[in-house]
Formats: sequence, structure tokens, C-alpha cells
Amino acid sequence: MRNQDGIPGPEDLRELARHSLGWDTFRPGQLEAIRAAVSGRDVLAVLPTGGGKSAIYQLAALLLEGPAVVVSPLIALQADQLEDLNALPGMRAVAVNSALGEAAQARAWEAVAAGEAKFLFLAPEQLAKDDAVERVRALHPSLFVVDEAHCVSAWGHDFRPDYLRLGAVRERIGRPVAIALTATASTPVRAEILEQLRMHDAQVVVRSFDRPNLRLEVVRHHGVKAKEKAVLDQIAALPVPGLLYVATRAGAGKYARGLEERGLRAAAYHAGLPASERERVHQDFLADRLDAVVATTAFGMGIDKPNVRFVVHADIPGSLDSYYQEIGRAGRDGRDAVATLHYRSEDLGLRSFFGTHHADEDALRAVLQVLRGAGGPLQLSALRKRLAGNRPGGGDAGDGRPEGGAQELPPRKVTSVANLLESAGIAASGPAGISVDASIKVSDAVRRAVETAESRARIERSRIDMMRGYAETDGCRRQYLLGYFGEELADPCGNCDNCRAGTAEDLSRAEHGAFVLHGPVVHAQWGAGVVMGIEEDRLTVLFDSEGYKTLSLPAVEDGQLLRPA
DNA sequence: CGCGATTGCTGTAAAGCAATCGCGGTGCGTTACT
Repeated sequence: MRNQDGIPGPEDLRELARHSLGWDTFRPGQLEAIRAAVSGRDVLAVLPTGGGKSAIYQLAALLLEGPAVVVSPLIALQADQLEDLNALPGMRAVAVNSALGEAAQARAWEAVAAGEAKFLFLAPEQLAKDDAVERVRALHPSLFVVDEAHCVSAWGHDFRPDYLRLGAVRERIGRPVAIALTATASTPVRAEILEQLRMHDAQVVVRSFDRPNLRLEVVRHHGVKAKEKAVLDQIAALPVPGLLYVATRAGAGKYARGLEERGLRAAAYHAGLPASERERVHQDFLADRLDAVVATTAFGMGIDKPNVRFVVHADIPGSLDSYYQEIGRAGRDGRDAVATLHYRSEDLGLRSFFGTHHADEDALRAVLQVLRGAGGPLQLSALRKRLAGNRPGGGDAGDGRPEGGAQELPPRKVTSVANLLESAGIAASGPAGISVDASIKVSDAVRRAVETAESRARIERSRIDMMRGYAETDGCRRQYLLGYFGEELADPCGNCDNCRAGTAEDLSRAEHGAFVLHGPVVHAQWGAGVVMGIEEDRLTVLFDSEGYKTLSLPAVEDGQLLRPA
């Protein structure tokens, strides 16, 4: 299947795509991504949904020897992906997850080992188990695919810490070529994906984030009740179907009832509902049996419905990354669609609450103690076991737990603490496991870890500030949104509320004095950063350890505080 | 951080207001019971 010189030419790929996947044309970016992967280079592809992200690893896998391991965040999503692949003649894909019985899992592993299945789908949690890692290593996979790769950055630090272990896992399984795929990733998110998955010199393919058919609007409110009424009134008057995003489960139920009272076919969707109900709402929405789904962030991943006419937010999300992800579900058919944000500044309080995670110093000390006492690298699984105590199902005591009684910690806590120690540069993980720099005093190590966690919290808060900035800007909202994703829109868009109202003057600049858009800078206090936006009177800079900051141009013009690097 | 619900106080019978409390999102996997 491969050319003599190693990398197949465009025509060969086209023929293979036609033959194996039934594809006629390549979308922009696909070809270069596939060729890079086949030639042994890691790939990060940021392409819109429907832009053919899956075809990248599918074709690359067909050209390489050995199976492709695909890390996919949701079991429901894995099921869809399997169905798509298995519908193609001659293709076979399997998954291993907790929804399958023991026998079915065994059959799946055997199918890949025997070469019958080319694709193996796993959630990151599967790869936290030594036996799964060992089995994957023995398969000599050609590709390590991370689908929905923004989850690495969005979930890895707290919610699903195994996402941050994937880089180490990749090394343990023989360092196959990595392909990371996502539809949404701002500059720092891309950098984090590359770093965490240990992708060096990767081919990065990014397509435009602009969705010109989405009309962007923000409606400001003061009272809670007034906002509720405005949301319901707006949706009752909009073309359907659409999505209403809310911050809480209670809100989902409340707004769904409100819409029903206004005669719409509406349903609530959140993680607290029984799986059968969630599935029913999902299917009813896809089949146009519902006018509106009122959902928390639980709804959306993997949904590719063309005719969504609106995505309305009753509560502001915690970042523009989340916001863009959610409004990106509207208007995929290219026809007009509306993205309205109903904004109360008080609603940002809930987002700061969701983003608050302080470092647990006792846990840090406990993990450090075990790592230092181990006398060498320790696999995370062993570390988890040693800190699990005597709880049923946990590791048995007396297998080397340090005297003096290390504190008991749940496995997931151990993982996030280990992640934090690695981000702080105190620990590092290689194929043999996690090791600590024993020359650093425990108290210093804890202090550095806490500082790292605080820096992350500042960055998180700055992302909320950028979301607030979007809600409060008088300029063109699309310029603001695209600028956040590192993309310049030369002129105001004409399809946002501010453009329509005529308040959106074109304030954006490509340079000001010595400052250049996307150019590196250094701040006296905040250190290194990159210019993300230049407006008439201010600069937006993304600092490595502080996140986004907006600085007044007159204040930085003398070069004392901020200078180009 | 902000909300809605609950409790507490007042001051003499019912209610009105302030202070306090609890809660809030995303999923994997494993396990202990019906």
C-alpha cells in the first residue's frame, strides 16, 4: 500500500480514500495531516466538526502496519465511532470499556491482537491500568490517536486526571505516532495538548474558526426574573430546532417547563437523568421530534446535527473555549443561525466557583513521601496502591507502605497530585514510572506545587475575564472571538449585534509601535507572554503564568513595564 | 460568588425581615447490593 519512497502521493491517498472510505475529495488540511502521520510525524489537527478529522487517522492507519489506538472520552461516542467504522467494508473496530462484560472485553482484545480489528477505542481511564497498557504495548500500535483532544486541557487537571497521563502512557506503549484531533483549541490549549502528549516537532493543522452564518448577539440583564422571561420569549419567537444552555441541572428543568408552557416541544438534558432518558432526548432531538433541548454542558460532544437554528445561553460559560464549542453546534448546514448570550455579570460568580480547586498540601506531602521512599521510579498504579490504605478493593497493606503511616488517598486524588508535581517540575514520568527530584526539600516541593496550582487558578480566572470581555465589548464580537483563537478578521463582521447597531468600530490593529500581533513580549512583573490583541487604547497579552491580561497602551508605551522580547 | 430555602428574631399573634445555610458541572470505573 505504501510507495517506495515511504509516503504515498496525493493521488494514491485519494484512491485509497475513495476505495476504503467512500470519500471523493479531501478537505483542506486533511492531506497534509495524513502524509505527516504516515511519514512518522506527530499531528495536531484543529478542524471543524464535519471537516473530516476521523478520516485522518483512518487513512493513516490503513497505510501503516499495526493497529491504531484511539482515545475517546465518552463510551457513547465510542459506540458511534465503532458503528461508523464497522459500516465500511473490510474495516473492523472494537472498543474496550466498562460497559462491556468481561467476555466481550476479552474478545475485543483478541480481535486486535489477531489483526482482525484495525482500531481499538479506549477511554483514558483504561490506560491507567497496567494490564491494559501492557496489552496495548504488545500490539505494537502504529498510531496513538487522541480524539476530542481539548479534553486533555479542559479535564486533565481535575475532572479526569488520567487525561494528563496520556503522554507518559504513549511512551510506555512504545511511542507510536500521535494524532491529536479537536474542533476547538485556542493558542494556549494547543500548546498544552502538544506538551502533555509530548508531541515534539508536530505538524499543526488549523483551519479557520470563522462561522460567518452564525449571528452573534449578547443581551444584558440585571434581574434574574427579567433574564428568564427574556430567554423564554426569545426562543418562543425563533425558528427551531435549537439548544438552550444553562449552568445548572435545576435550571435545565425550569427552562424546559417554561418552554413547554409556551407551546414548544422541549426537554431537559443533564448528567443527573437516567441514561435511558438522556438517550431518548438525544434521539428525539436528532430526529426533529423536539424543538429545543435545555442542557448543561453534558450535552453536545459528538453531536453533528446540521439544522440547529439557534444556540442560546441563559447563563454565561466559563471560557470562550466552552462558548465557541457550544455555539459551534448551530448552523452546520451553512444556513443562518443565531448564537445569543443572555448575560448578567453576577452569573460569572458560579463560573469562578466551578473553577476553584486549591492544592491539597497534605496530599502533596503524602505522595512526595511515598515517591521519595521508593528509591526509584514508581508506576502510578503502584503509587495509587500504596496510598490506598486498607479499604476493600484497595491495595493490601504491608506491601511496602512506608512506616509512619502515609495518609490514605483515593486513586484519582493520587493521580491529580502526581500531575501537579509533574507540572511543577518536581516529578517526571518515563516508561519506568514516576520519579522525584530528591534534592528538593519536601517543604520546598510543596510550596512550588502550590505556586503552580495558584498560577493555574490565575490563568483560569483570566479565561473568565476574556469571556466577560466578549459579553461586554462594544466592538465586533466576531473579531473578539476570532482574536481569542489567534485569528485575525480584517473588518468588522456585519453579522453581530454591535455591527448591526453600528457601535462596532474597527478597533483592531496588527501592530502598535514596537508591539506586533502574536509577537512575544516580556512584562516586568508577569514575565513572558504573547500579544493576542491590539486595539486603539489597549493590548491583550497572554502571559505564560498569569493568563490573559489587558493593558492600557499609554501605560506601556514607554517600554518600562512591557517590551517586545 | 450568588441564589433560594430555612431558620431566627421580634414581641405578644401574626407576619415580616434579617441572618445563616447549603448548593452548584462535566464521566470514567468498580463495587455492593437488590
